[in-house]
Amino acid sequence: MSNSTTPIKNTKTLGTVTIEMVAQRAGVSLSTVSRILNGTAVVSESKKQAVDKAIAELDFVPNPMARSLAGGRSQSVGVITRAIDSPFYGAALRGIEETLDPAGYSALFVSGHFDVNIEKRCFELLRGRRVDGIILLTGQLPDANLKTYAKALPLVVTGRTLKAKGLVSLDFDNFEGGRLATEHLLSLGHQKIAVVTGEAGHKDSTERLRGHCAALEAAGLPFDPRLVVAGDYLELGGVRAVEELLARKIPFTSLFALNDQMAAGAALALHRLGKHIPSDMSLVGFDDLPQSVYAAPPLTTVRQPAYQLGELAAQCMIRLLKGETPSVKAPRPTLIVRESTKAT
Amino acid sequence: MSNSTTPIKNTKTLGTVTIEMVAQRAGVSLSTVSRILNGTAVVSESKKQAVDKAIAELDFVPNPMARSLAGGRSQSVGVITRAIDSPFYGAALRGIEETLDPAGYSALFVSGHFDVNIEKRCFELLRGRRVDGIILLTGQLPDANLKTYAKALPLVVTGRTLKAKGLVSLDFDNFEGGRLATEHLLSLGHQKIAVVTGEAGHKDSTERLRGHCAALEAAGLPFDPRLVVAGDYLELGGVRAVEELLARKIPFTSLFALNDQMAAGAALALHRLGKHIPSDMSLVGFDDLPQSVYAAPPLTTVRQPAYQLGELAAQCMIRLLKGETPSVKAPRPTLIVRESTKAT
DNA sequence: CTGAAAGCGCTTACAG
DNA sequence: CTGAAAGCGCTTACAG
Repeated sequence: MSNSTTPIKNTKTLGTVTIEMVAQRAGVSLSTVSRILNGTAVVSESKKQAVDKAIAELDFVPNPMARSLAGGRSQSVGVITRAIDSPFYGAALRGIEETLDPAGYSALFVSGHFDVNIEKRCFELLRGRRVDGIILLTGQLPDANLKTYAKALPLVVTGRTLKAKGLVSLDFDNFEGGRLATEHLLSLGHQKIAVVTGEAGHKDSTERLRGHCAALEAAGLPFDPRLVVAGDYLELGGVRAVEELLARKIPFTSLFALNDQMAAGAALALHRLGKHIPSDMSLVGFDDLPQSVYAAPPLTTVRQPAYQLGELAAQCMIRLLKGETPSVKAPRPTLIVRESTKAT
Repeated sequence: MSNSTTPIKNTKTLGTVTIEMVAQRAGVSLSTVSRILNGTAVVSESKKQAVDKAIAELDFVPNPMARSLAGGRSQSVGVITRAIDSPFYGAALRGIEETLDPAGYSALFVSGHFDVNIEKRCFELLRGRRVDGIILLTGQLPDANLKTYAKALPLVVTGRTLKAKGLVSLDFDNFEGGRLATEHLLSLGHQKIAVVTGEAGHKDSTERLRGHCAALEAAGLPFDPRLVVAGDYLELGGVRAVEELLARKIPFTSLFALNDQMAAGAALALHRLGKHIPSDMSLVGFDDLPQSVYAAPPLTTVRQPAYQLGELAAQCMIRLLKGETPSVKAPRPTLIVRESTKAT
């Protein structure tokens, strides 16, 4: 044998091109290749070109695991959402993915199920995965926990206002959204406006309701608590709400569902009862889900720009990761008038 | 100074508990801890207990990066989907997440946008991230490419039938689904059935249409091509199809939309024209999207169990990763009769 | 501007 | 059953 002392490379490594091979081919040191890869130091143009050429020829792709282990960063950010298939947050996830990707970060999506304990487990899981930062989309975790987590790694949270180092919060003005919806109904001459709320204790819902009341008050109209029924943010809640409201026998000409899913349920219940929207009843939702444009009739609603929210959250994260202190203003609610509302 | 030669640990490492610290505390070697962690060898019970205790006391969590680098596995699997917020695949993603997680794998979701080039880029990205396997949900990539990829790492693909080593395919019987829908309409006495298809060249769509024709033929009824219009699998296609069909002035009493999104669009168009579903027109969809139960009226459709599909795909992947050769039968289509169809 | 070397935190033959 | 040691593929002080 010509060379019995040649060390036998681990078989796993076969076919894998490493930074060392690039260095050898380019005739420079391993460190130089690394520096060029990371733009971490000024390197002479000639070497840079040689390295770039070698990288291209070998079709070299850095191993992120090695990179993470050595550099202490994983180039990934954890995203805790209610559920990976949430109808509302879907667009937000896409917004996050599409802004993280060009920045060289991967998103790790996990479902928190809007449950404090599961969310805690998600944080542990993600920290175990060594993500560089975490985005929490409207979770249930108390502020105190969040502040603690923010000490360990960059955090951006939506759906609340919270100040702390290493943490940026992106709130949404649900109050204003609620106000907008009711103002619209009032402008159409509706005086008796029923409301289906979200889950009890859900801040978004109580804020939207406050906005509703504020609009009423501004118009000099009384708020009648018998016209509000507790929902669940799901379609079924909308169905039940209509039944309940009708059973109460208190007249109303319009219904404000505090989210689109409940509006869809309400539309179905009304449809079954032979009530025509908007001739017999005006209906307003909240969120502007993708499918709401194609509801029959298309739903008038308050738009919460989910995609943009995700985009913003990701941008904040990227800046936090750079050591900057981003200050952003969250997107504003806007009223989208379609065909489910009509003047009395 | 008492000990000027103590090596200074990398600052990154502060606060991180390593396998070495566990070993020291438990009074065993590093290798033993690793073996216990991985169940990779039989270890005496006493040592195992000591190690477990140390792990608990130190709150040790293995570093997945180091693990991957040393072990050659990343404990993650890439999932290429049309879009992270696809209404149909949402449930499939959840199914994948929920079965991968207990098996110790993380899912890396990326959007392929049903585009050959983007899907290729996704494969590169995921391989760059060193995923252990890839699940492709109904992509556009040709079979040949898939077979090539399967040589490099385990692959499970849905929406086609393909045999190759290291690859398992999970097809769905779209033909049967199409047959079921039309058979239902026929059983209600409908003879004139219009059809809105999906994007041209989309295999799912052509299969569903074939099923439709087969049902017609079995009933001894002619297939009238003037009753089919080309759609796009989006709501807008459903809207346009209704307009187009009506413009053709060929009578029909029912409409089979080859997916639920188009059915929603068709329902809207019919609603605007004052046509009542199902009194004036019966409507059948395909997929059974979550929101279809709450359409007004609730949509009769062919159910494609997305969650279960994701679950199965993930199970196959886990078995492939174990070196097994899973053989599975894909879930069957089922007809879900709701309120959008009615006897003539 | 550039190398040699240590180190990131694990896994896994190898040799008892 | 168990250790010592090499190695996974990088990054980053350290020293020119």
